Amino acid sequence: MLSKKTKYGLKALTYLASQKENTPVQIAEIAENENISQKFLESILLSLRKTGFLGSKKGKGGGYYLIKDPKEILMTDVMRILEGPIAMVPCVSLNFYEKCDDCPNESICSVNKLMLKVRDANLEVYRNNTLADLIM
Amino acid sequence: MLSKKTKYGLKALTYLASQKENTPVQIAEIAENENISQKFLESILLSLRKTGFLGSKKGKGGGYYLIKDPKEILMTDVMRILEGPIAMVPCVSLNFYEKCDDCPNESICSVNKLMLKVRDANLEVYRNNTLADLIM
DNA sequence: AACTACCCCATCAACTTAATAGAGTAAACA
DNA sequence: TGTTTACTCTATTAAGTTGATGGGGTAGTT
Repeated sequence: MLSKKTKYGLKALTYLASQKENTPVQIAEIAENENISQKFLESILLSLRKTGFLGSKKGKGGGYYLIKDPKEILMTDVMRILEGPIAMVPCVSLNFYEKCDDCPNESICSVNKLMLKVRDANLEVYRNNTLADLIM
Repeated sequence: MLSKKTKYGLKALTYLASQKENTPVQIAEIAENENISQKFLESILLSLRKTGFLGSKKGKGGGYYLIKDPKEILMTDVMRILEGPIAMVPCVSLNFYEKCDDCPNESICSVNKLMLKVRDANLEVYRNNTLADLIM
């Protein structure tokens, strides 16, 4: 299941990318338009700023704005920041690899075998979609 | 993240499919060989029996066994039983559709748009893999 | 200097997961 | 017919995560 964090994050990014001018947009405006808890959205936008997707401006007329061109923002990167690993098990994760504690041998593990294919299918989608592709 | 329930269920199914003869295998044997909590595995196998994947035999020499040919057991069906919806959001789910409470219009929702593609990619994998494909 | 909006901390209820225990029931075999 | 074996069911529990909220502080703009 997709977390609300990711859902809200994607909606906020899309909202920002849909602006005609790339001027700062207030949290309150995004939250209201997208039906998001303002406080929760604050923390999400903050993490997107810290990871280099957004810039922020304080004071009157402040808010958040996109730093990069939406075409340059890959879903792989966004998903990893918001949702975490793309793989469904750590033993097939590219960026968050970990050995399964209960599995003695990955090379003969049926779960590993299936989840590798699932990971690749998901990566294919996320790599081929940018923020620009989400705008209606 | 893949739940342990699904992970254990897949391992148990694979274990059964790997047997030379399709005679009943005791829960304890599967649990020991696959490093699974026996009690937890019990409930998983029970649900797989109730949904028509496994048969069971009581008494001495009893246990669980596959009802169908591994080639006929699609991952789509197994995943839906064990893990639940394949879609990451209910509004793109084929078998568990639900409208998102916070989203006024699916047709202009960026999350919906992206998750449709993800769902299709995952379905493609699950539809093209059977239990037979997981055996090493 | 005042206002605005970002920023951070702590708290909290609700839910889910994974594991475990204990008792009950049905089938097989001597 | 009775005992063994193993499946079946209910209930409980600890731990972790999620999503939401409140309060207060800080920094930049006008």
